[in-house]
Amino acid sequence: MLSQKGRYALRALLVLAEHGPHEPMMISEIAEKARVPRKFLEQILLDLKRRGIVRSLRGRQGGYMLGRTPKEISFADIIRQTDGPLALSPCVSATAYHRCRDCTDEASCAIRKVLLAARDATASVLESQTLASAMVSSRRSRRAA
Amino acid sequence: MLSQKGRYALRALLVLAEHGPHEPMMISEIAEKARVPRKFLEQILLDLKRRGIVRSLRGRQGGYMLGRTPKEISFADIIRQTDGPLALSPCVSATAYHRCRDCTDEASCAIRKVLLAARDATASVLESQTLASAMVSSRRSRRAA
DNA sequence: CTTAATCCCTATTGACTCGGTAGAGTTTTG
DNA sequence: CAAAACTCTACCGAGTCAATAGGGATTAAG
Repeated sequence: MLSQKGRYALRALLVLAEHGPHEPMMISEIAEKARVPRKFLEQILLDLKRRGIVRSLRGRQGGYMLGRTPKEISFADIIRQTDGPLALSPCVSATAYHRCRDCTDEASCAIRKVLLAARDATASVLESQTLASAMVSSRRSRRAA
Repeated sequence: MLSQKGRYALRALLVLAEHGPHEPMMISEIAEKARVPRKFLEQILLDLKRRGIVRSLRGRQGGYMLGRTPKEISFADIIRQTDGPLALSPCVSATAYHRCRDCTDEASCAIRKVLLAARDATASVLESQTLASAMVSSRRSRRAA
């Protein structure tokens, strides 16, 4: 399961993407539109900024904007930052690989083979879906309603 | 990421499966072979028993055995029991569905669509892989070594 | 029928994480 | 300089994780 922080991040970034990638938007406005507690959102955005997913402008007239185009920000990027690796075990993680503490033979581990297949399946979905593709899909739904 | 408990459960069940599905095996023997702390394993097995994944015999000469054939115990069954739903959000869980607390319109939620695709991808791997298929794969590796 | 071996169950523990709040500091603009 | 905005660190209560502990219940054997 995603953490609450992860869900908040996804919502906030979608709000930023809809707003237009290059105008800064104030934390309080993002918080309101994405329905995220204001001070908690501050921390989340700060985190996303360290990874280049968003950029900020300080001082009066400041705010946040996306750090890349919506097409270049995948769900995997976001979730990895807020909730850690997609993999079910460190030994099959692409971004945070390390041997399991008590593993005796990684190459022959039957469990690892399955978890690797699971990771690949999950990652192929989450890496292909981006803020841009999600925007299209939500616009389509709104038009249908 | 899987919890330590989840990894222990997978290892213990694989040990049970290799041992032969119908002879009972003592907790301490399973603990040793699967390299799991004995008392912690007790709790794990008790849990798995409540879900019918294993069965037990009490008293002297007692022990644990699989509750179904290895072919009928999938990785998804095990992981769901030890670590909860496979889904990244309750609103896309097959086994523990409930609406997100702060969701306004589930049908049009762009995030949900992506998480649903991710869940389906993960589940299709973990539901198709079983103790039986893992045993075959680990035997193959041992032969190759 | 007693005893030893085994599983069954609940409580406790220390470390850590989660979700959130608080408040002072820094930077920019009017 | 003052107001408005982001930045950073600390803190908090509740819960989870990974065990450990220690009886209780059940069964087989002698």
